[in-house]
Order: sequence, then structure tokens, then C-alpha cells
Amino acid sequence: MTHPFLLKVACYTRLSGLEQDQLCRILGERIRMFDPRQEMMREGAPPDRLFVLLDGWAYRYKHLPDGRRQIMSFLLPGDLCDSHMLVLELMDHSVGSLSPVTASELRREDLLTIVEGSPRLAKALWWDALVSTSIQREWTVSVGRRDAMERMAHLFVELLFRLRSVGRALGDSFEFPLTQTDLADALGITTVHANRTLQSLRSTEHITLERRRLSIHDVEGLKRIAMFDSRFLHLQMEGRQYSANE
Amino acid sequence: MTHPFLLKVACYTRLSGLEQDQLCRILGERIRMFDPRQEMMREGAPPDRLFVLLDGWAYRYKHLPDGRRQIMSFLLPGDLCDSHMLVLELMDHSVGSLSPVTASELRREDLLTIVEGSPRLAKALWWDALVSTSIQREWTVSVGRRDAMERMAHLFVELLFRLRSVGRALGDSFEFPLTQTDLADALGITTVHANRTLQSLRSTEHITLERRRLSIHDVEGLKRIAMFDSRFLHLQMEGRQYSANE
DNA sequence: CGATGCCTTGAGACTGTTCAAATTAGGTGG
DNA sequence: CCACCTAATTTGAACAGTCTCAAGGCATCG
Repeated sequence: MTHPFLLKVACYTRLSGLEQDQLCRILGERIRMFDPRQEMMREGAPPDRLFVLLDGWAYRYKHLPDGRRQIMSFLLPGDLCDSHMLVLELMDHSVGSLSPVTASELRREDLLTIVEGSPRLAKALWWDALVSTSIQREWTVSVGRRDAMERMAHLFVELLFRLRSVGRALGDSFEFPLTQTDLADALGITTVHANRTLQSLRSTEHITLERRRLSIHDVEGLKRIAMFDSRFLHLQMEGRQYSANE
Repeated sequence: MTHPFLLKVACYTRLSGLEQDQLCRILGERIRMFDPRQEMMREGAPPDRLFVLLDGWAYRYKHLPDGRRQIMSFLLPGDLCDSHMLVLELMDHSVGSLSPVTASELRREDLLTIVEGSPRLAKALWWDALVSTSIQREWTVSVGRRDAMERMAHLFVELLFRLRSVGRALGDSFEFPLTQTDLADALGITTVHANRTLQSLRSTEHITLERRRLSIHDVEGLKRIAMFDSRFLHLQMEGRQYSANE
């Protein structure tokens, strides 16, 4: 099975066989596993390692002193939980697992090896970081200017697209390890309201969600509701075309 | 006068005289001016240049199809309006000026010169990008989990800190080119509500705002209201200490 | 078969919105 | 310097979306 990070990078650039091998070797060196709902990196700690998700979902979050929580992003297979790329001194947020997680662990020197080994790999990392910032910006737009229904629709479509690009979607459905409380904390609403919004999306037959699996029955409908414009995902498919005849 | 970008980078690392000279030369090569309220980069356009703000304020924003606007970040002197660092294909948001803006314009090759010329400069750029992502995340937290008053307080303190670090604050006050509509679109609230929140902060003597100048009279008070934790700004001051005895 | 966590429901309260209009400030040309 | 024009700020009142609090139901798991 191809490492989902390679799949994702393939959306953007075509790596040589050599580069792929090198990357695979480094990514395969140290594999870590986490149970669901574990803290993977703690706010305030010095980031000394970096995880690349192989399987399972994780999330970035912050707590306000009075206990309110905001989930800032979801990390899916293929995503780097950047650890501030080992440049910043302290973690300003925490990262936790939502489901059982398998991840490649990289050290500072691994990162250097990658960056110095190939300018194209370096650029791929750069690209990945920029895309995740772009996703973060769209998240700000959602929470700032979309109402609850639009936000939820937007999130679902975003997740579908991102999971598709790493082969983790089955048609228009995928594993969905979030509780309604997680969902609420990501969307900036209450659990109660998340529940009602969800029900409304169910009753209009846009989705079903059962046994931790989300099925989207009307992708176009959700996109319309959310005013979804996929540009922010920067999913050009040039790389992907090549990888077919490999 | 020192370029505010150098000031900002000095918070993080100490550059050699040589590196500073090189950077200054490149930054001084092409200076562009913008009137207030101009579009500096348009969503959907291919980003082929990059601006480093010398003076004035700019902002990133997106419009939803129905006209709602969300401001995603403010760009202050010393900030890169990254142009997606020339790696992404298309701008996924627009950038506009809020006040008269002076900026250094960099081309793709200038960026290469910088990155290849000195690993420390490359790392400084890297650092800057990570910090601005971190600010973006905190923005998501604000909009998601703080109420209007807390958000506004948070924004004001953030701006004070950032402006201080580039020498653009006078005590606890600074130029503030935003209209209440801008403020509202940044905070994810209505203009009407922004007005009322502002008045409340005025009546409690936390701030005054007149003739486009914001004075904060009770920084600690605002921080308390906002539950402001400066960690997300990553303003270590190591570099700064040195630069005194230069 | 309790225990625990998650999901669901109801009703009332509140924050922030909408719409509409009045007031003020700033800039321009005569 | 005044008259005018436009953009920005301020105000009021009704309304909507979301929250709070509280309780009940339904799984899953040891």
C-alpha cells in the first residue's frame, strides 16, 4: 500500500522513483501507534518530533482557560502534524488522536535529510504547509461568516475531498470518528445545536451518519448549501495524471 | 530607518551584517505604492510576485458568492503577503490595502536568491510563515469560541503586540485605519454589533478610538477579557537583546 | 446489568441580526 | 469658508439563530 503522504504529494508534483524510495524509507523507519483520544503533542511543550499520519484521524485544538475548546483542524492520513516544523520553540496548541492512529515519526535530522536530499521534496513540504494554511483560512471564513448549517455542510465536503485524495473515501462515504461534541467544537457551535443541524441534514436526505460512517448522498447539494469553492484545497491533479501510467 | 521586516526577524534570530545588507538590497530594489482600498492581489489570479509591507496596513479577505465578506488577516509593516510563496498555482483569496501602502516587491528569483544565499534567511522566512499560520489558528479560535467583546479585545491586543515588534506603536496606541465595517468583517459580526461592542469598550475606559487612532488604556484588562495568551505570536526576544548593542 | 458516554428533545433566555433612519465626519469644488 | 456629497457612525426596535439548562433514551462494555 502506498503511503498516503505520497498519494497526496502526487496530486501536486511528480516525484522520481528515487525520491519516492528515499521518502518511503524515512517514513518507514519509526512507526508509532496511538489509541483513540490520546494526546499526541501538548501545548507548551517543545516540539522535537513530527508525525506524518498513516492511518486514523487526529486533530489540533486549543482550550481557553475556562474550558471552552476550539478544534482548529483535522489531520487525516497523509497529513503532517507539523510540530511547527521544528522551527518554533513551543507548541501553541495541542494535537490529539480521534481514532486509533498510526503515524511515521520524523526527527529533526530526518527532515533535514529530506529537504537537503531533493529540492522537489523540499518544495513538496513547502506546498503541503501552504495548503494547510489555506485550509485554515477557509475555516476562519466558515466560522466567521457561515451559519451552522453551512459550516457543517462545508466541513463534510472538505473532508470528502481530502479523504478522496488519499484514497480513504469509498464513493461518497467515509469513516467518521467524530462525536457530535467534536463536531460542535470544530464548527464553533453547541453540541445541542450540532445535533439539531445534523438532524436537519439527515432529514433532507443530504447525508446519513451511522456507526461512525458518514455517507453523503447529495454532494452537489451540500456544496450549494456551503457555497463550497474547492480552490482553497489546491488539488490540482497534474501529478495524479502521470501516476496512472507508472 | 530599518526595514520593519528586519525588525521582525530580529525578534527571532540574529542575522549577520552581511545577511542584513543582502536582504536590504533586495528589499530596496522595487518599491511599490498603493492608495488606500486598492486590490493588491486578486483571488483566482496566478501569484507571480510577493510583497513585503514597508508601511501601511493591508488585509486578506474572501467574499462568499452572496456578498458576505470575511477578513482573514491583517498585514502590518514587516509582514509578507505571501502570494502563496509562489508555490501554489492560484490565489485562493484577495489582498487589499486599507491605508496608503508602501511595499517591497519580490520576484520569484529574488526569493530564490534569499533562500539559497543563506540558510538562516531561509529559516527566517520559514519561521515567518509558521507564525502567520499560528496567528491564523488563533483567529479561528477567536471567531469560533469567543463572544464579540472577547474577540474585539483579543484583536486589539494582538495588533498592539505585532505593531510594537516593528516599532509602529507609540506607547499603547497606534494608527488604526479600519472602519467599523472592516472590524465587523474581521470579527465575524455585524457592523451594528461592532459599533455597540466598541462603545462598550469605550465606556469602560479600556480604549479610545478617534481620528483613526486606537489608544489602549488598560492592556491588562483587555488581555483578561480576551483570555489573551501571547504564546501564539511566538515573540521570543532573543534576537532583540543582541540588536541593542549593535 | 450497572456504568458510562453519547445522542436526543424541550422550553426559555440571550447574543447578535436585520432593517431603517438619523447623525456626524471628511473631502471637494465653488 | 461655505455648501454639498458621500462614507462612516450611531440609534431603535423587532426578530432569528444559537445557547443554556435539564432531563430522558440508547448504546456499548466490562
